[in-house]
Amino acid sequence: MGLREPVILPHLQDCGSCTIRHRAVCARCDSDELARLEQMKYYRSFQAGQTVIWSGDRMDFVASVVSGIATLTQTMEDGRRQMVGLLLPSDFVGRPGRSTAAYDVTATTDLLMCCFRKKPFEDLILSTPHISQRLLEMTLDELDAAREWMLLLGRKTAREKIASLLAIIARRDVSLNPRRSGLIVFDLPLTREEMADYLGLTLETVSRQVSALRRDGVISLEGKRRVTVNDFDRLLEVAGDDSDGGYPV
Amino acid sequence: MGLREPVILPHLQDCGSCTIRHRAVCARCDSDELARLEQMKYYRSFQAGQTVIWSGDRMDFVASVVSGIATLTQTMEDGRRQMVGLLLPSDFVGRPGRSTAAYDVTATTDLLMCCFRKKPFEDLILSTPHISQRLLEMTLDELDAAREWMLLLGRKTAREKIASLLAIIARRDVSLNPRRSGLIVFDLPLTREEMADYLGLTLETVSRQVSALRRDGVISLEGKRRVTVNDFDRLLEVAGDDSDGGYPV
DNA sequence: GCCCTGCCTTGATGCAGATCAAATGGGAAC
DNA sequence: GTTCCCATTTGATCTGCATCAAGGCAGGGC
Repeated sequence: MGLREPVILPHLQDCGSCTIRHRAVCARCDSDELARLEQMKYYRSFQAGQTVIWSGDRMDFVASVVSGIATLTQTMEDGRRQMVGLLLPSDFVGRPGRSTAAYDVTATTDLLMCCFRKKPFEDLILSTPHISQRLLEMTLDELDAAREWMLLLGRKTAREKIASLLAIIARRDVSLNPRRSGLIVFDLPLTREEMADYLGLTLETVSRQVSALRRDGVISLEGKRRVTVNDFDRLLEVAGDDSDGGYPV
Repeated sequence: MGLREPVILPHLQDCGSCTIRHRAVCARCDSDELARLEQMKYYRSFQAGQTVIWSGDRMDFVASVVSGIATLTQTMEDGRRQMVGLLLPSDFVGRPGRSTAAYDVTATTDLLMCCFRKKPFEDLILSTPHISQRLLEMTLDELDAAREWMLLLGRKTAREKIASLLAIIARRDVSLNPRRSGLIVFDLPLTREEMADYLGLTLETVSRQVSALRRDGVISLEGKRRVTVNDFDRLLEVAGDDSDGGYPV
């Protein structure tokens, strides 16, 4: 599906430090590499709504999300916007070998990022193949997610789009906070407009289709943001996904 | 734009052999690695229309396109189809670390692929960091292309979509066959239906919009497939692209 | 020459979602 | 409490593209 399932390594919660180590390096730990990463890292924090970087700006760092949510969006001259990625904790942003940002990166919640200046990071990549292999895996996951999203954008109906997005968020939420009960409850991390930008819809259509899913009993709403998924299989069915709805690994 | 500009290395034409060396290895050549790749490669050819592999099938090889064009498509149970990638000569297909195909791969023209069994290829990657670095670059390019295509699918009109596709093909054609004259002429490598599957449209809409661009003088047609771009800047303008329409590198 | 087949074009109509517009409601500041 | 603000909902209408339905046309087999 469009949003990749974050790979939450089991020891993530135990480590208050920068998560890039877990995603990019820890899998094949080496204390020397870790030390070098540790040494060059620095933190940046942003408030909800703040822009991290504008498309086209010089970008002399790479980073990973420690906490909060950021979005990648593209904008046409006339203002039409399309979100092309959602950055969750442990996700990586920035492109070794490119010096300008290709997308607007915006904090949708308060955001903490762990950054590395690009040049030394690139040097580290050159000398430690583990890291580029890890980055390759992550990038391939993102590519799969982007292609899954292309199917959604090109061929799904508004109702299917909404159900797909809810299913993704629900699944991610379950993996982050394993359930006691059978019901899945979560807070939408996006406004209706942000959902629209992600799904290639207008905010009015998003609102209408969310209401329709509520009327049909697929979900329940508490306030505008808190969603209860009454029947996850039904949600997947509405989303038009394959039986498992899962992400091939 | 959606289709990445193929990186045509200058010596590509001079080498009749498998192109993966140029994309994945040659940039930082090492005769030993080349010899190992050379040793394990084998060729497979397909006729136009043939399916290379179905989504979900076991895929025990990776490959690069030597000649011809292949497509990556996803299909929903009810038959809705979305093309998510177009493979041109020198493009790579297959995913180290995954054992099943994620998409249908189909030859749209006669196709020759240079294949490597997955296991030994993965072993080679582990021992030669150059290759995973090269694969990372290629994958990042594909990711950018996929995200550009998300903007097209989510926010562009039918007319803009057609113009965008024509602009991409035209630009690729220019880079492959440098022009003598100012006019760009090429044969469409896709049927109307394939264009529709790529653009998230129906084939009727594709046909109508191509005709409209012809009526408006943006392009000329000779038969159904041969296209002349009368004014490339005008085409880019219709496509709704940024001034250069180019691909950030 | 003929017909057949696949691809493409063109026309008529319908509808999902966009657009325009107004109302609702909840939270924060006071 | 009241007011303001802004996200959201809801309603009315419009429209771009899909859908349904006929042709047209070029190439290949005979």
